[in-house]
Amino acid sequence: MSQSDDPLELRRSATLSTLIADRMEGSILSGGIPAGSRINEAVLAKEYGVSRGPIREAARLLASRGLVEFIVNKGAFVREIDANEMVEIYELRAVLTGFACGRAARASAEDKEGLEDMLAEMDEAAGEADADRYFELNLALHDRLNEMADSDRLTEMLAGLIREMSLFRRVSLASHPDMERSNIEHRKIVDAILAGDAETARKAGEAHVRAGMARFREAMQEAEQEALKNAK
Amino acid sequence: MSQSDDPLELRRSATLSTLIADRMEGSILSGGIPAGSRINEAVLAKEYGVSRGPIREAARLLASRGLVEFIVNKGAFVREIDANEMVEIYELRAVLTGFACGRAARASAEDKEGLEDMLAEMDEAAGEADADRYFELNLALHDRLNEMADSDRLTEMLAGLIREMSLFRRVSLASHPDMERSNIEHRKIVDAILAGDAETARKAGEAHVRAGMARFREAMQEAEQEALKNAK
DNA sequence: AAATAGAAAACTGTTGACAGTTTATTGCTG
DNA sequence: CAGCAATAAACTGTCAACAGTTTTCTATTT
Repeated sequence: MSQSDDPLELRRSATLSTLIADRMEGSILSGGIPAGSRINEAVLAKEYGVSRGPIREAARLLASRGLVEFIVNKGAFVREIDANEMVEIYELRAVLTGFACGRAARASAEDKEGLEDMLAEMDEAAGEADADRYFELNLALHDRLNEMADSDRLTEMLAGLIREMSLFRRVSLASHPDMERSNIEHRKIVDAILAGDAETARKAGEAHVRAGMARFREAMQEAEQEALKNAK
Repeated sequence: MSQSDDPLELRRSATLSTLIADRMEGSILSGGIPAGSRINEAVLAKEYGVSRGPIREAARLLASRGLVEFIVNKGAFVREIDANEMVEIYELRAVLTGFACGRAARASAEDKEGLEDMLAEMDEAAGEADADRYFELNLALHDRLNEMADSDRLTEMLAGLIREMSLFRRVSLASHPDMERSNIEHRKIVDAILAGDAETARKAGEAHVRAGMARFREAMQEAEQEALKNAK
C-alpha cells in the first residue's frame, strides 16, 4: 500500500527476494515494523505485489541477518533484544573492534592516509555540537577502520552485531552523544594505528566500545530508577 | 536414493526444511556433497521425497550457516574455502576463543569443577596415542569452555567458524594431532581459568588457536613444495 | 457473568505448474 | 575439422492453490 508506484522493477540483476529483504530490513531498522511483531506473509505479499514465496525467502534472509526469528507453524517474528543481550553484544563488539584496530595498525602507510583529517573534521563537528555531521563522520571512520583491518568476515560480524543492537527498544540511544569524550577515544585509536602499535590500538578500540557500553548501562539504570519512581 | 526407508517422518515438531537442512549439512560436512558443487533442487527434492520449496528453504538456511552461497539464476552452491580464508578464520577463532577463555576464568567455582579430570583424561589418551578418544575429549573440553563463557552468540560464532573450516579441501587436516603439545596448551588455559586469571586465560586461549594456525600454515607450505616437486 | 467447548477464520507449510534464464546440443559454415 | 549460430534441454525464480495448524469468535452451560 505504501509505495506501489515504484513497483520494484529494477530486477533482472537481483532476485525479488533480495530486493524485498532489503526493503523489509529498512522497515525493521527504522521501526516501521516494530520489534516483536509477526511478519504476515499474505499482507506483505499484497503490499509488495508479489506472491508469498519471495516474502518467505526474504524473511529467511533476514533471519540469517539476525533480524527475524522463525517459529514452527507460527511464522516469522521480528526479534527483540533486551538489555542483557545488549551487554552481550557490546562485549563481542568490543573484542572484535579491538581486533580490527590491531589489524589496522599493521596496514600500509598509504592506507593510513587521511585518518588525521577525518579526526580533525570530527573534532570540528564536536566543537560545533553538530551531532548529525558527527554521526556521519563517525560511521565513515569506523568503515575506514574496517577497510584497513581487511577481513570481510570480521566486517560482516561487526555489521551484524550493530544491526542487532538497533532492535533494542529505542530509548535515548543517541541521547547523549558525548562527542568530545568519544573523539578523545578515537584519537587514541588513530594515534596508535599511525604509530603502528597494534597492541595499543587493540586496547584503545576495545576500550572505545566498552565506554559506549558503560554509557548504555548508566542510561539503563537511570531509566530503571525513573520507572520505579513512577510506579510508587 | 540414499535412505528412503527412513522417510523423514519425525515431523510435527520441526518443519521439513529444517530436517532437510540438517541432513544436507551432514552430507556437506562429510563430503558427500563436495565443496563447489551446485545444489540441484529437483534432484534433492526427489531424493528426499518432497517438493522443491522445502529444499530451497533448507538451502537458504544453510546459506545462513555459511555453508552455501546463492547466485542469481544459477542456484545454490556449496561454498569453497581456500587457504587465505582459512587463515582469516583462524585469526577470528583465536580472538574469540581467547575471549571465551577469559570469560570462563570468571565463572563460579562449581562451574569449574571437573576441568582437571578432563585434562587428566586427555593426557592419558595422548599417552596411549588414542587419537579418536583424544578428539572426542577435545570437543568436550571446548564445549565445556563455551558453556562456562556463557554467551550464546559467542558460542554460535565459534561454531560457525569451525563449520566453515570443514569446507576446506581436506588435506591431512588431522594428520598430525600432536596431542602432547596440544594438551600442554590446554593445561595453560585450564590453569589460568582455575586461578581466575582472565587475562592469562585469554592469552592462552588465543595462543592455542594460533598454534593450530601455525601448524596449518606449515602443512600448506609442505604441500606446496610437494606440488612443485611433482610439477618439475 | 465467567468459563468452557465447539465452530469459523486466518495463517503457515507444502505442493505442482508456469515463465524466463542459463547451459548443453545440434547443425551449419568456413 | 574447428568455430559459431540456432535450437533444445535443464534448471531456477515465481505463482496460485491445497492441507493442516493456530487463533479468534460464538454459543452454551453453570
